[in-house]
Amino acid sequence: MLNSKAFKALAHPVRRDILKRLRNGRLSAGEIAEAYDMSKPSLSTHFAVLKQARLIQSERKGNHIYYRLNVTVADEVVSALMDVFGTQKDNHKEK
Amino acid sequence: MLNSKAFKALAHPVRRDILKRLRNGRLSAGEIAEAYDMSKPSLSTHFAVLKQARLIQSERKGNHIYYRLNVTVADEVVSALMDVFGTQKDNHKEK
DNA sequence: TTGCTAATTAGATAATATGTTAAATAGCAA
DNA sequence: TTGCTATTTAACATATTATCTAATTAGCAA
Repeated sequence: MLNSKAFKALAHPVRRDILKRLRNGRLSAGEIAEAYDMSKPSLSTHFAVLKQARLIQSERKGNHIYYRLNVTVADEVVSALMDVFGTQKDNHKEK
Repeated sequence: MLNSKAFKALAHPVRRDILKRLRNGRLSAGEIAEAYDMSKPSLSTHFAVLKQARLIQSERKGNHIYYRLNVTVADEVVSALMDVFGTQKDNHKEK
């Protein structure tokens, strides 16, 4: 299942936090790493997990690598979770 | 965080599947176990993980133990996930 | 090329998760 | 009590995940 990796990726609090930081646009690996008291290779591993799950996408610009949220997959995962719980899905995009 | 355990619990496909089975009402441990090609102790461990995450609740009735979805926590987790992704939240309960 | 910065990959290790079989617990009924 | 059923807990093996330091790759500029 496509979503199986995504759910695993979401299991780690640091990875969920990284995704939150990407809600408002792209950030470089370094910009993200600054926020954590953790080695860069460890963060890099988290990026790789998120990328494998297709929750984020990367783009190199010079010698920075920018990450951004993959909104399409994010929406799919929300839907999948709602399906797990049988949550009522709502068509409106309001408020 | 309360939801951290829930996200971890959701990382395993069997556990997500168990939750789906509970969407339409309670089931006994044995009824659930029938559906999987896995030992009962393994399933029991999965129940324990879901219970610790408060995603399910249990109730003994005779010598059966019934599990049911904790809808309140399920809703909280959906909201938490939407928060992670910055998903637009919708107030309507329609369709 | 050399040097600098940004980031990843490699390799080791510790911690956590998953699954098994065997044993224990709990309820019910003869 | 004894025996039967349902389920969990214990003990343990193995697989996966998380983290670190050290090494490597990639881009850019003098």
